Amino acid sequence: MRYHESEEMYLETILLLKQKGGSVRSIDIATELAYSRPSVSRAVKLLQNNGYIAIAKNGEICFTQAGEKKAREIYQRHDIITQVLVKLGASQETAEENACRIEHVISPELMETLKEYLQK
Amino acid sequence: MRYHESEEMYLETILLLKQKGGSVRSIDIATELAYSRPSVSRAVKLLQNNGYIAIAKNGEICFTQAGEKKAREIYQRHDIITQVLVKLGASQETAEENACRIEHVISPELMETLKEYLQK
DNA sequence: CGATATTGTTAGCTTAAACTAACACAAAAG
DNA sequence: CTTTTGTGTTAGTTTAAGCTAACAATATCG
Repeated sequence: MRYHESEEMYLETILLLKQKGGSVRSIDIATELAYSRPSVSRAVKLLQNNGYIAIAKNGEICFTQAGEKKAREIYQRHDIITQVLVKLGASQETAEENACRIEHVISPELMETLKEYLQK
Repeated sequence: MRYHESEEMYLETILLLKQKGGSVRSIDIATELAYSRPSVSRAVKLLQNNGYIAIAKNGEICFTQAGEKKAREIYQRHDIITQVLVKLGASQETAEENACRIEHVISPELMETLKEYLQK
C-alpha cells in the first residue's frame, strides 16, 4: 500500500460502520476488514495520535472534526468513482470493488473532472 | 505500494526506456525513476529471479518472453486508462499521471469494460 | 599505463503495515 | 463469586521496498 493508504481505509471503515451500526469499537473494524485485533489496535492508536479519532472509556471510537471531514471526503471519492465506473458500463460490484482501490490514488483535479462528468 | 506494484513499475519503465532509447541498463532505470542504484540493483535481481528479464555481460537488460508480455500488458492498461480519462474531460497531463497509479490497481474485468467504452 | 569516473553490488538501516503468541482486564454466565 | 468469554494491548516477527555507506569492477581520459 502507498503512504497512508491504510489510514484512509480505516477512516472509511469507521464511517461505514457508524452509518450502518451505531457504536464502533476496535473489534468491529477488525471483523469488517478481517484484520487481527493487534493490527487494528495499533492503527487505531495512530489515528488517535494523528488527531482523527478519540477513544471513549468503553472503547467506543469517535471522530474528531478533522477525522469526520477526512472520512467523508474519502467516502465521497469512493461514491463518485463508483458512479462513474457504472456509467462507463461496469457492473455495480466491479465498480465498487475497483473504486475501493482507486479512491486512494486519484488526484484532486481528476476528482473534480469526474464530478463534472457526472453532472452532465 | 501494494503487492508487486513496484515490479510493474520497473517492467513498465524498462519498456519505456527501450522504446525511446535502445539499450537499457540499471543506471537508466535509476535515473528515470529517481531511485538509488542499490534499490534498482535489488529490483532488477528480483525481476531476473522471477523470469522477466535477463542481464547481458555488459549490463544490458533484456526482456524474456514472459517479461515482455507482462510489460506490454501494463503499458496497454496505462494507455487505455489515459484515453478514458481524457475522454471524461481530464487534461492529458492529469490523465497520464493518474493512469500511472490506477494501472496497478484496476481489475481485468474493469479493463475490458474500459476497452469497450473506448470503442463506441 | 595509471588516475579518475561510472556502474553495479553488498551489507545493513528504515518504515509501513500486516501477523502470532501471550497477557490483562472487564463483562457475562453459571 | 468464580469461571468463561470477549476485547484490547504488548512484544516481537515478517515482507516489501525504499535508503546510505562502502566497496568492487569496469571504462575513459590524460
